[in-house]
Formats: sequence, structure tokens, C-alpha cells
Amino acid sequence: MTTNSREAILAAATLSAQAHGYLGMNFRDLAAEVGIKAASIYHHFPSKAELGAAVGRRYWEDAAVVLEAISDEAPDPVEALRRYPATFRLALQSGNRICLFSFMAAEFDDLPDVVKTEVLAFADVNVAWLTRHVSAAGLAPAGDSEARARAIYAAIAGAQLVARSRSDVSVYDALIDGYRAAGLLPG
Amino acid sequence: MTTNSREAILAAATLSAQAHGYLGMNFRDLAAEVGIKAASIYHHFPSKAELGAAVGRRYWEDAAVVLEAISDEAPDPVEALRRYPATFRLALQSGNRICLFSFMAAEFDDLPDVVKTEVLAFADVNVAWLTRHVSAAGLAPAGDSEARARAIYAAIAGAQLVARSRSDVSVYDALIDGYRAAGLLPG
DNA sequence: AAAAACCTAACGATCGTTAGATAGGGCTTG
DNA sequence: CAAGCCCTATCTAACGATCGTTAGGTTTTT
Repeated sequence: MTTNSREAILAAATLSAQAHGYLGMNFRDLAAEVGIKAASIYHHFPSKAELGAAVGRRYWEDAAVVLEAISDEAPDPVEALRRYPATFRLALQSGNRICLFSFMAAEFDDLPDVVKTEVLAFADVNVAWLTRHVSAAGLAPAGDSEARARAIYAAIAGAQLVARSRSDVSVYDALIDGYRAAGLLPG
Repeated sequence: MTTNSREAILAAATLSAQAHGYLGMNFRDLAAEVGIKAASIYHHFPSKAELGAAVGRRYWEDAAVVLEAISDEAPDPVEALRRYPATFRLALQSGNRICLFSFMAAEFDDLPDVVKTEVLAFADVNVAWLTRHVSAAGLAPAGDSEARARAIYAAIAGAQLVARSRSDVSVYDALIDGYRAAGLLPG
């Protein structure tokens, strides 16, 4: 292949994990998507657990970049918080997928340890960003910023879950509107 | 067995589905839990899909009963809404399990149709109860009761997910407190 | 004796994984 | 410059485990 196979495998594995979870992701379908055979994946990743961990790591690294981009584009913390829910919209819209975390949090107890670590890191990255902006926006009373950040993050994870069960992005949008109307998110 | 095997299978299957999902639930472990062999399950349920559907149906039927009991014990709708989050706490506390819906909503696209139907019914039962009480409590502006009910339900599903990933019920409690502080749930 | 409940044994599919062969590009060396 | 070699990337083929499921026989209950 002219392009990097390792990257193609990571990309296909990410999509598969968002649609079918870690358990539902399998080497044969993955390889077919990339255009190689299942055994060839082992030339790039030593095991499914390590592939899953690599997917998770890349996922939160990318998320960190996206979140910083939002902060840069929207210096006003309230405006940045308004844009936050949209980062989880794309996956739902394209293939009724959900955030890696939301799926793997459900599967958590059956996940290899190396995967668990990366999944939790994704939540940490999001909560840290949210805490910073909730604090700057004065959205919650002093000292309650992190608690509010965690609440926002969990609520959005739930919204993805519910929207997926209806195979309808507009359900996600309506739930986010509901969070805004209730005061959880800035209107 | 002196007790009803069909009920024992349903009970074991419910616990397994809450811990491992529909995909992660398997006949051999299930049978071992009940004290029979895997093939014997087919004397009670024609297939895994039908067992899953039976589990889902029983699950929302039981939920409907529990919710009506709350309404009866707490005639004040605000008080009933205050008690609502506790109904999802028990599973987390005992075995780090989550609500059937929360797990199967993630797996949704890979679920047999008969199972999908019952999973959605669970959400409908909860949203209907919540809508009624949100409306009676005047928690949301007129006409927004159902939207608020959906928001509450999704937020609680997300809280379970996050709490499970930390294997810590107190994370769930803290998130519910966060929802209350934000005004999503009545304080 | 009939029916319900359960068994053993196995089938075919799918899974992660491994062993071993092959093809080709780039490097070293005579 | 050409010959030899190694490294990367891929392949075919298969292993052992696990899965849902089925056929057909045995036990238990009524």
C-alpha cells in the first residue's frame, strides 16, 4: 500500500470500536476494511489488547487537540462550552457511532487493563477541559467547577447512548437543548 | 429443581446482561449459574434472541411496578423525583452492574430486533413516568415536561456509565448531586 | 404411560492467535 | 555495478477455544 497500514488499521479499529465495542471488534473484518488479511495486523500490533490500547490512546490524544482548538477559536469560555457538545455529534451523524468512552465504559469490567487505562484517560482529558472552562465561565459556585464538569460530561455520554438507541441525531440535539434549558449547560 | 428454572434463567440472564451486555452473555455460563446444562435452556427459550427479549420485557415490567410504588409512597411529585435516581443505584452497588438499557443502548445496532423493541420500551416507561412527575412538580415550563424528562433519563444513564468505569458507586451519587446543583433534578 | 425437564455429544461458525512461506525494496559488499 | 542479504510487509493455513444451536437419549414428575 502507498499509505501507512498502521494508520489505516487504527482508523478502521476506531470506527469499529465506536460501532460494536471492544468485544464486537474483530480482526477479520478490520483487515478486510484495510485491504489486508487478519494475520497481517500482528505485524503492526502484538495483540487485540494492545491494538485496543493504541486506539484508545490515539483517541484521547486527538480529543485533546480538538479541545484546545475550540479554546483557541472561542476565547470566551461560555462560547467554548456552547461548542463542546458538537464534538460528540459527528460520530452519531456518520454511522450512528458513539464516543469510544461511552461504549467502553459499559464494557469496562471485561476490558484488558491496558485498554482501561486509555479509556479513563479520555474521560480525564474531557473533565479537565470542562473544569477549566466551567470555572472561567463562572457557571458553577466556587469549588464546584469540577463537580459541574463531571456532571456535564456524564450527561453528554448519556445523551449519545439514548440517541444511538433511536438511531437519530436529532434526539441528541434535543437532549443537549434540554440540558441547556435546565441550566446544566450554558444556554 | 424445586424452584422454577425458567425464572432462575431469567434472573441469571438479567444479571449477566447488566454486567457483560447481550454480546457478552453466553449460555454455558448462564446454565452453570442456574445449575443446569446449556442445552437445557432451549427447553425454556427457543433462542438467545428470545431469551434476551424475555429478559428485556421482564425488566421494564418490573421497572413499571417499582416506579408506581414510588408514586404511591411519595404522593408529592418532587419527592418522587428525588427518589428516582436511587432505583439505578442498586445494580452499581451490587456487582458494578448497570441498567440493562444503558448497556444495550450501546450495543443497539448489533441487537436482534425482538430485543431492540423491549429495550426501547424500558426507556419509554421511564420517560413516561418522569414526564408525569416533572409536569406535576412544575419542574419545567409548560410544554417542556417531556423534554426535561428525557434529559433527566439520559443524564442518569450517563451517570451510571461513568460510575461503572470508576467501579465506584459514590461517583454515581456525586453526579446525581451535580445534576441537582445544576437544576436538572429537584434539589 | 405420557409429558416435562434435563442430559450427552456433537456440529458448524467464529474468534484471537501462531507458524512458516513469499515477495520486494534497500543496504552492504566484493 | 552487480550480487548477495536482510528487513518489512504481507500471505496461506491452521490451531485451540468458544459460541449458539441441534439431535437424540435419559431422568423426573404427574
